[in-house]
Amino acid sequence: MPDPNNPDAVAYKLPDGSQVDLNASVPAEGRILTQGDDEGRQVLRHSTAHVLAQAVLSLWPHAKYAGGPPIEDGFYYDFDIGRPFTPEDLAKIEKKMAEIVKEDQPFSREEVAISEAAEIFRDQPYKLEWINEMGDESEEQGVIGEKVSLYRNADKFVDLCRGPHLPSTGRIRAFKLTKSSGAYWRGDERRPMLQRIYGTAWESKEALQNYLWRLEEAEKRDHRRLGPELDLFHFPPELGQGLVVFHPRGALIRKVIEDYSRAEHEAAGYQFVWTPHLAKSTLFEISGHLDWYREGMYPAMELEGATYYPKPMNCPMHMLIYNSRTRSYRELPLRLFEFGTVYRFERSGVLHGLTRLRGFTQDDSHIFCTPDQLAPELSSLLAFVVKVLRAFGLTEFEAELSTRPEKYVGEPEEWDQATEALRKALEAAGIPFTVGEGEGTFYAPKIDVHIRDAIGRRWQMSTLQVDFQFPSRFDLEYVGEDGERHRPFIIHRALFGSVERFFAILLEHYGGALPTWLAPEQVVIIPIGERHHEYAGQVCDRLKDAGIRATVDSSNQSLGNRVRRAQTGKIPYTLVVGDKEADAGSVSVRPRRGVEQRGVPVDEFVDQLKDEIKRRENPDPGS
RNA sequence: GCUGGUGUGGCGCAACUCGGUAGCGCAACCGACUUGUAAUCGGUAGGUUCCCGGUUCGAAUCCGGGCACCAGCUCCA
Repeated sequence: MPDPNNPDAVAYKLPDGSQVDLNASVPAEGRILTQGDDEGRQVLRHSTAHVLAQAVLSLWPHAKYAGGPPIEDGFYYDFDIGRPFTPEDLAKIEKKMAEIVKEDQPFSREEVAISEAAEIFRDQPYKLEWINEMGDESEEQGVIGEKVSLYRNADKFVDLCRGPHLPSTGRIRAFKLTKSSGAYWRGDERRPMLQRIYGTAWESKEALQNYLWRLEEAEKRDHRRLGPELDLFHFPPELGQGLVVFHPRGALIRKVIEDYSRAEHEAAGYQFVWTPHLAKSTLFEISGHLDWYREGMYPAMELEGATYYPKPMNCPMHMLIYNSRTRSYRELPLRLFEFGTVYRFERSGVLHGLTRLRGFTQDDSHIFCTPDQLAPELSSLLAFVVKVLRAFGLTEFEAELSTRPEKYVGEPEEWDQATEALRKALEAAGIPFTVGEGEGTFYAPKIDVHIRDAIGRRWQMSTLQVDFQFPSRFDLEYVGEDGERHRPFIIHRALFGSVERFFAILLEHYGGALPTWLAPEQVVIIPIGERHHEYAGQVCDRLKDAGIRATVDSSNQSLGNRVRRAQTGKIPYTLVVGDKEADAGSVSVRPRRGVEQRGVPVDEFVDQLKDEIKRRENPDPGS
C-alpha cells in the first residue's frame, strides 16, 4: 500500500492482482517506480534470480556468484563453479528452486556498512570487486551513503541488492530455466568467462505457457528455416561464412522490394548512382576507414603496385561523385541513392542468417544540403522512411535519438543544431522516442528507427545520421548565393538498413506468408482432371497477361495433395477448375486464409487481384 | 574471437551410452489411378555418416585436429 507519508510511493501491483508492499522493502528515501505490469514483473524476475543463486549455492557450496538482473522476458545470474553447467545441472537447479519457492521464505532488507559487507562476502571475489568500488556512485548495487543494502531470504541466502523484492519466495508462481552459456565478467572479453544461467518467470502458469508459445512461434518463423523451405535462398558452404545466394523465388521477392523502393526514391527526388565493389587503399585512407575500421574490412589485394580493398561502405564513393565538379546551392539538397553491396569481415560468432552477413546490400543514400535545409530535409526524410516501411505492413515504430558522445569531431554548435533538427523531425513525425545521451557515433548524432513485428519483437531498421566526418575529410563544398564557398551538411541514411536483413524481417513478420504483391508465386491453378488442363492453361494465360505471377499444377497428384502443397507453399490464391468452372468461365477461389468462394467469374477474379496487387494490400500478419 | 552444444541421402530424424556390413518418414524418379478443396496406391533410385588423422581385427559410434552450423557473450564504424 502507498506510504501515507510519501504520496509518490506506490505499491507494486503484480499482474495477478496481488501487491508488493514497498514499505516493507524500500526505505522512505528509496526509489519510487511507477505502478504497472512491467515493474511488477521486474520485481518477480529479480526475486527469481535470487532464488536461482540460492539454489546454485546450495548445490555447489563453493560456487562464486557474480550478479543477476531481470531482463526482457526473464532474468539471468552469472556463476563460477569451475566448469560449465549441463542440462542435467539445470534440471537439478530448477528442482531445488521449486523447493525454495514452496518453503515460502520471506525476503528481508537490511543496510550494513560497506566494511561489514566486505566481511560477509569475504569468500566471494566478484561481490568484493563491486563492494570495493562502492562509495562511488554505484547505486545500482544498493549503496546508500556509507552503507549498502542487502537482501536475505530466511537467513539461507544473502545478496548485495538494491531491491525491491517480493515479500517471499512463495509469490513466485511460474518460472523455468531456459539455457546456460558463457558470459564475460562485467561484459569485458578480456575478463574471465563466467557461466550464465538464463530463466524466465511469469505471474501465472498461463503467462508462462504463452511465453513458451511465443518462443515456439518465433522458431517456426525463423527465416533461416523458411528460406530453404520455401526455396528462397541458402548459404553454400563453398562460399564461406556469411555469404548467401538467392534462388529465383527469393530473388523475385527481392526484386519487388527493390523496384518499389526505387520507384519511391525516384518520386522523392533521389538520383541513382552506381559505384564499384573495390577501391584502392587511397580512398579508405581519406575516408579514415583504414585507421579506425581496418579489422572489419576484408584484407588487401595487391595488384600492379596498388592495394585494393572490398568496400565496407558506400559513403566514400558517393563523396567522390559529389566532388566530381563544383556544386551550386541551386542543386542542393542533392540526394544520391544506391543499392550498394558492401563487404565486412564480421567476427564469425556474430553472423546470423540474413540479418548479419559478411556481404550485403545497403539501400544507401547521402543527402548533401545547406545548413538551412537540414531541418526540413530531416523532417521530410523521416516521413518518407515511415511511409515506405508502412507500405510493407510494418506499422509500429519506435525511435532512439543518440546525441554527442565524449569523443567527437565537428563543432559543438553544429552538433546541437543537428541534434535539435533530428529531435524536431521525430516530434513532427509523431514517433515515440527515447534519447540515448552520448550514444551517437563520434562523427554523427543519429536517429535509429525500430519496428515491432507481428509477434512483438523489436528490430532496428532505418538509421539517419548527420555526418560531421566526411564533409571535411573529403573537403566538400558548394558555392552559395553569396558566391562564396561553403561546407555542406551530409545526411547519411539507410532505410531498410540492408536489403537482405529487411527481407528476413519481412519473412519473419509474415511467417513466410507474404502479401500478394510480394509473393513470388501469387496464384496456382489446379485442374481437377486431365480434361481440365486446357481450361486451366487459358486461365493461367489470362492471369499472366494481367501481370499476375501464376502457374498451373497439373502433376499426377490428388486434388487434396495439390491443394495442400499450395497451402504449405504459402501461395496467396489457389484456383480449382473443373467442369463447372470450364463451362461457366469461372474459377473456384481458395485464399491462403479465409473461406473458399466458388463460381467466381475469371474477369472478376483478375480485376480484384490486380487491384489488390496495385494497392499493395498487406494482410494482418496474424500468427 | 570466446564458452558450450550439434554435424547421418535434398529435408526432418533413428542407430552413438555398451564399436560388429546405416534404417524410417517426407521429397525425387517410374508406373497405375483422373481425382471437387491440407497427404491415392505400388515400385525404383539415392549415403566416403562434415573433413583429416589416430586407437582397434573392425569406427557413424572412442580419441586428436580442422571446418560448418546453433545458443549466449563480446562486437555491429
